[in-house]
Amino acid sequence: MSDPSLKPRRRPQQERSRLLVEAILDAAARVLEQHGYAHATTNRIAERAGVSIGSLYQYFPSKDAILVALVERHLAEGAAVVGPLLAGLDPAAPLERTLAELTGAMVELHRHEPGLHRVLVEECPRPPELRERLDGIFAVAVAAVARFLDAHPDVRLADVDAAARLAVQVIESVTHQLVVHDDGAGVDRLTRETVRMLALYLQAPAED
Amino acid sequence: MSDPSLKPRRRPQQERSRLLVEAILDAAARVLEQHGYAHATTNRIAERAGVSIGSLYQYFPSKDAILVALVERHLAEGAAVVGPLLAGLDPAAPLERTLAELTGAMVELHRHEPGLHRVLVEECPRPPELRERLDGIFAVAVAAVARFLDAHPDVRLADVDAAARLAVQVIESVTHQLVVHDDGAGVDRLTRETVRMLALYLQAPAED
Amino acid sequence: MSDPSLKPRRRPQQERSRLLVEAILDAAARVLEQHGYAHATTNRIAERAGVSIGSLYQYFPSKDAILVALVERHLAEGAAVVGPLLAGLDPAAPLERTLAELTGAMVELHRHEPGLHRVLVEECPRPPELRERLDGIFAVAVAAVARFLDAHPDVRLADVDAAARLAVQVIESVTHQLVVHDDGAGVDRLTRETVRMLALYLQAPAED
Amino acid sequence: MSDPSLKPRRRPQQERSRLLVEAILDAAARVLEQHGYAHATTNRIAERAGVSIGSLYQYFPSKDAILVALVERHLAEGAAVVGPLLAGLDPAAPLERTLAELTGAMVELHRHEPGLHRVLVEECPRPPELRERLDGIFAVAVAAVARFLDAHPDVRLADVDAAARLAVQVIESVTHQLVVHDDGAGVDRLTRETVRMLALYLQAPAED
DNA sequence: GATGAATGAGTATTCATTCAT
DNA sequence: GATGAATGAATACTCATTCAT
Repeated sequence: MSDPSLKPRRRPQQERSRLLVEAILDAAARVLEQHGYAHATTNRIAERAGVSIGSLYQYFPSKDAILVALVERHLAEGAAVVGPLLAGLDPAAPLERTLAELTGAMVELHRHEPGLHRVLVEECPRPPELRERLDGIFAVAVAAVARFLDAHPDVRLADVDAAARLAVQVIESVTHQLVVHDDGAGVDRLTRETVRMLALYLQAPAED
Repeated sequence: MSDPSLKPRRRPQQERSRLLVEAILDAAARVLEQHGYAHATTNRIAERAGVSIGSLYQYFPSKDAILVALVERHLAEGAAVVGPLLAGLDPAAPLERTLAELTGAMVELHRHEPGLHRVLVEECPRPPELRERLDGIFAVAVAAVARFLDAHPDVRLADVDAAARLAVQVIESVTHQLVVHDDGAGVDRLTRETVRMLALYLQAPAED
Repeated sequence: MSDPSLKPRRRPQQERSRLLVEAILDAAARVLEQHGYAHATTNRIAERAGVSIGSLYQYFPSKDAILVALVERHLAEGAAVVGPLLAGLDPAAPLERTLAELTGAMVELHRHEPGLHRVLVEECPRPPELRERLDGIFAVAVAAVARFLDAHPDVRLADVDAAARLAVQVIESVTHQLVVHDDGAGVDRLTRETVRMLALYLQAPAED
Repeated sequence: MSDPSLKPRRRPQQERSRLLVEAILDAAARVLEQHGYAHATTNRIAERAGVSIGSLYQYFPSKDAILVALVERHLAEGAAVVGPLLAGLDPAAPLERTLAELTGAMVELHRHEPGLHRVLVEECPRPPELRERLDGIFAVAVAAVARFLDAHPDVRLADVDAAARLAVQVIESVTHQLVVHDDGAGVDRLTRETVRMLALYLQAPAED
């Protein structure tokens, strides 16, 4: 029951098409960054991509479909980096190092194109479909972290699920916040403190 | 040099006017919640408020001015609750209790109108003015918390400023996240864990 | 279950509005006549009506809605002329005179704006709604004529219903044909012959 | 001075080409029937024909050229059936039988693909060229019928030309009407009555 | 000849904002 | 002050047609 006007029109299977789609998404990213969602017109995006407006609509049935695809691409990039990390979470490794890796990866992921991310996060309409997608990813990450914590010898938490959820959310929120308030200097300091905080919390002796 | 088109046109000094402004803001809240920012038209808001579009523009010079006023109202509510708490932070009080109070107050604040807050947080363009305003409030809160931590006997942090910033941000982000993903049951659990995490972190022995 | 995008948006109850709607319909008629359906753009119609495009859309939700309204107006004019005639069909009156009156009225009705009628008849999409409306009018006319024939002393037809249907259709088709092929000269001659033909047919002695 | 963009681009002399043209016309017929003229896009027609849009334009220089060709095909079918009938009109034959043959042939011709004919008759723009073509055919038919009536012993009309024109038009209009309002049962009855009416009219004693 | 990706002029429609009443 | 009809710039999107492969 997903809105067909948000799905890409044709799977770009040929190399040529894939390049076109990429060009459109790149252009969309830059136009969004510059003009904000409201003034990011489809014609402007097409022009920026060096593509006719007609071609744009050959691949995307609507403006919002471009947006969704852009977010999807961002998510895919994220999955490519964080996915393996989550899959390879090793309970034998020191907790703090693992946390540092996860957090570092996330921060790295958002360091490029902070302006775009701001627009994506703050201004773009989120069709329910996209919202579910985001929630799904969140849930997957929480599950992986929970499993990891469960198996980790240094972790003695009463409520592992809540802890996992909190950890994932803290990492995500700190990451986004850093993007938006990119006062440069603070990034490393804040990243380090975040990791320390999570490590302390997750390794704390169980409450009695 | 603040944009005049974002300020309410007249201080509603007369009772009647104040009611009108409230009615418009209430209507805007409900329309935003239902239709999202992009489809929240001024005409719809006026209609919902039982006010002519002309009257609406008597009080608000632009659509975004309504948005800003709505956020301001939310901030004012927050300031009324959290402001005194921040002003009265007592280094003699147990750290965890203080954190619980702050977090609890924030959660309480967002429990009403979660749908509205989602739109406000996720979809609404933030005019620079509003962004500064939000940043300002954030800075004030961070400063107050930093002062509190500095004076608190149980706190032995190397980087109090970073810690304060992290603490404030975690509270804010958890709060908003809870609002957006209101799966009811988890709220209390997650709130408690958040407080515990912060307490552990802030009271941790200094690194050497 | 009628398509809302084809109905006028607001009943023009105030004099001012009625004039506006009339102006738009007049403009639409002239633009259709000049440019044909395909090139009759809403902007052109609005401009011709001396009205902003926004105002046009305040009264008509879509281009086709204007078209439908135009046809409706034509039908209303027709009803105003032919309706009383049908209602007042007098079986005591000479058959041929009655037929002449009906045919004459129809011809008269189409003599103005033949160009418009050509476009309306030949080029315009007919939403099912409009088609039903036309069929309904046709049926009403047939019923009235059938009643008239039934009661007329000079009529001795075996199949009055078929005859009525044929008569109405012949009058309508001749009328439209005359409009389209307006070679001027022929109109009166053809009208007269049509009446004669129908009179002969309807008054013919019954078949045995 | 006929518009070159309305003529088929190449006489399909090769078998393969002729099949392609036929396939396109068949597809056009079905698409027109389903979607109406306005929404019958060339791409849809090509797709339905199992032909690339490029190939379609190899045979037809424009969308309207397809339409014209489609009507031409219909006219050719008609000419094949009605042409011989008109050519062989025999003044020695009973008038009513001749009329029945003509009418019957026309009805038969339109019984297939009524939906297509509706669109063709009601919604399709008629380029001047096509209009002339239709008028020409009409004129030829009228001339043949006039000659026939002139020579027929039972016909004593004062204005044979007007009568011929009326007769041809009545047959054509009844035919089309029957197609559009195909309530099945009525077809035969109405056909018979039409023939009877025309016979009575054409054989009527001259007015003095 | 066939293909179908690419083109881009052209159009319907929306919605923030104004202003005559 | 209140009203809501009028405004029109701005924009998403279509579809007949071309042309490189």
